Amino acid sequence: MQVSRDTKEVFLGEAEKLFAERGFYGVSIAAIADQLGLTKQALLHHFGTKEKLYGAVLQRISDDHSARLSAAMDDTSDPEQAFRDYFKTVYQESRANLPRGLILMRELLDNKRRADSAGTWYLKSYLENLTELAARVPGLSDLTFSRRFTLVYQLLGAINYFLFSEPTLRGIFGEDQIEAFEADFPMQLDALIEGAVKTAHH
Amino acid sequence: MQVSRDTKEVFLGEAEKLFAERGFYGVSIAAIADQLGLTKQALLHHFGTKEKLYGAVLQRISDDHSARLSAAMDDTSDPEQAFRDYFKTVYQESRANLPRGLILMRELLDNKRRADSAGTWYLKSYLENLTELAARVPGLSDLTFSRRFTLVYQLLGAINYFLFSEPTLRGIFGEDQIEAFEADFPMQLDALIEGAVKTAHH
DNA sequence: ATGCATACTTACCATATGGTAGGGAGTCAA
DNA sequence: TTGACTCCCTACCATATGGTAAGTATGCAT
Repeated sequence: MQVSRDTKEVFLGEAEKLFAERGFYGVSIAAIADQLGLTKQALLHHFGTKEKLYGAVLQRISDDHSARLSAAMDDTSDPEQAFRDYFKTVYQESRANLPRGLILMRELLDNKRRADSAGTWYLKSYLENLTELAARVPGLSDLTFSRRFTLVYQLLGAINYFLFSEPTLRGIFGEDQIEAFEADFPMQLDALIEGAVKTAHH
Repeated sequence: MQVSRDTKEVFLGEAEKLFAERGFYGVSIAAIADQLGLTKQALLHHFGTKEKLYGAVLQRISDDHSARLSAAMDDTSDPEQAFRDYFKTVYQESRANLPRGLILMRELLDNKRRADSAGTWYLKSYLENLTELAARVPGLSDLTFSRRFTLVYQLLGAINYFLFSEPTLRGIFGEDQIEAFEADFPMQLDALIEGAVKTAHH
């Protein structure tokens, strides 16, 4: 029981890493199992099918994100600050745990075929909550749901796109430039949000 | 000979679409060939291997972008307007030709294999030119190269991330909401840029 | 000790995959 | 007509894949 939970967790972690690197189709369950020195049947014992394993990986990530967001939403002191801080948190967390973001990104691209997968409705409430968080910000409260949503999504995109491009950008611009980019990114992001909040006023 | 070129082009087009939808591993060469009513051996006859076909697809996209890039930099009338218009153009162009953007996106994620591929050098000059375009904008001219770059990249991310998420968002929120999002996106994007330009002043 | 669930294993299988070998039909030049 | 070349096909193959079946070992509760 205890051992099982451990193994399952390790499986999830390894699967997360590999799915992030190569995508769903690029990884065989045998490859994942090999990583722990087990056979693919051990994996199937825990997860049933490859799809379910993938779903579990997705679910774990979704849960994590939702937890962090609801923490942000509990902060009712200063809505605008909470809003801005949240995106900073997203940046830092995603940066610290790139595979998870990569998987979500891939999921966004692949989702057509696996439309019923575990992550979708999670994603929905996540995005709705995030849009709700924006609604509390004085400058943004007047906007329609749709406008708020697009804004929120633009900010998510600004963050994620940069993070996932980082290895490529490193290859293009070199280590020194990348460090400068990384150093400037959070400030520039905050400026972007500040501008968005201010500009929306009218 | 002439017939061959045609077939090859059609192959490239179909491969582009499928690779965009399912990724490299998600598509079999047989599936691509089926789309034209040919066998996979016909495909292999033209391209040798699956990898080479994929490379050819990538190359074609790169060539196309490169060709269009030169024209984009020639508008010197009103820098800020040119800057803002350009992103609107990016949005519209990418929107009109989604598969290509999707493939490039996947390439960003699969940076391992692509490390030496055709697109990188083009991407570099493209991004440098774009950053240069930002430098002409009064409000942004004071920023360091690094700050301008991150800003530009944030805007690119805001656009692309949304575009590539569209199918997924459609699945989550339904057709009606999506239409509202699409209608609002350009305006919200312009607001975002406006805010960025204004805020950067100090 | 027995029964039973958990955590794996080996053995096996049907299918899909990328790729090779070689042939046939058509075109074109000599 | 012949020979070479292009385009595409059928036949075939080695390998990898997800998944099933059936077993073994271990711990745990009764």
